[in-house]
Amino acid sequence: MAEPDRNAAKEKFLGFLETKNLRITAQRRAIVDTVFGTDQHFTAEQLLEWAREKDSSVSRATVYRTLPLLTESGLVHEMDFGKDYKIYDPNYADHPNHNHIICDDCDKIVEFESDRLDQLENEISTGLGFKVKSQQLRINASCEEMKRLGECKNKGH
Amino acid sequence: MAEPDRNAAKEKFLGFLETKNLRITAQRRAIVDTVFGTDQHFTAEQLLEWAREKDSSVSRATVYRTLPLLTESGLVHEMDFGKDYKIYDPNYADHPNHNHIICDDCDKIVEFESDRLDQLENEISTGLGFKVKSQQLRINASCEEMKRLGECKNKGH
DNA sequence: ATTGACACTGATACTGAGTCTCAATATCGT
DNA sequence: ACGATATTGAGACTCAGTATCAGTGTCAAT
Repeated sequence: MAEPDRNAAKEKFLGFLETKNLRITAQRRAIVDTVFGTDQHFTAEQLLEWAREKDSSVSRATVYRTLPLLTESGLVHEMDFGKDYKIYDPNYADHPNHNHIICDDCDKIVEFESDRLDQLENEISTGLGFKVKSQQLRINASCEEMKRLGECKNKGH
Repeated sequence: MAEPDRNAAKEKFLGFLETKNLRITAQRRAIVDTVFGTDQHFTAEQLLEWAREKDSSVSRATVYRTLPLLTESGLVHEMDFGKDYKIYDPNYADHPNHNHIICDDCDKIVEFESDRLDQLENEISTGLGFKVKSQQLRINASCEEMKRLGECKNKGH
């Protein structure tokens, strides 16, 4: 089910490169195949490792050079959770306005969408004289506390 | 008007140190006086510079060691806007649930509070099985676009 | 006031994510 | 095939933040 979307995203990105007069190289192919071959969030370093399994010649520099292109294309989303590395979401085009809850106890990241939230954010921003370009709501939470209360709805951690 | 709150915050922090059996040193005084002597957001490096004006012996290490104490006390708020440095807000106790809009054009940071937003966030988190510990909504926006439309309500930039 | 346990200090070495440089190489329209 | 130029890997570099360590300051008990 994820496969067709992934391939579509890959094709879109190759088209994006073309419109910018950028070239499709073996290393970029390895990186792009990796990115759109997973549903998982990943770090730059993880991407390097995975891409090297497909093409061992891929360098750290090329990964860091390709990542901004991926985010610029709108197909991958860059996120910053206050750690000292960034996290990338290859599934962005499918759910462009999602937010995250990070559990401080187990590091699990749960995504959610809320039209009411999006609407409220737009309302507030416009009221303050800004035009929203992107928004990122990060909720740091505890599932331990809910587990203690026997109310945790998150299985598997 | 800001002065009394600042002094109260300073006293609270000194009390916090005491309860943790931590000592009140000349360097910490300089740092604390600096932090609660401004309303501005600041970076660790700025704090070092300012504190050194009060006590030139303050070292970078001590600033970085004191900052976690300040945030742990709940009087200062650490924020990460996706830049490669963190930003601290010394005025946290006065408005603990505020959010930020960052203008991508002029780097201006505008704070805002919204009970409706807080309530919605709690609702969603609880529904997903988490207990909210902190939340941070970052909206990246453009005031240029609003200025172009003649609708920008932010004076001074 | 002296003692002593230990919290605290500055200097500095270090870490680790991300960036920059540069000479060599690959791509792709012609 | 050619050639303009985008791209490459290696490794030096940057910079915020952390760790180490020997020396110093604080404060409660004496």
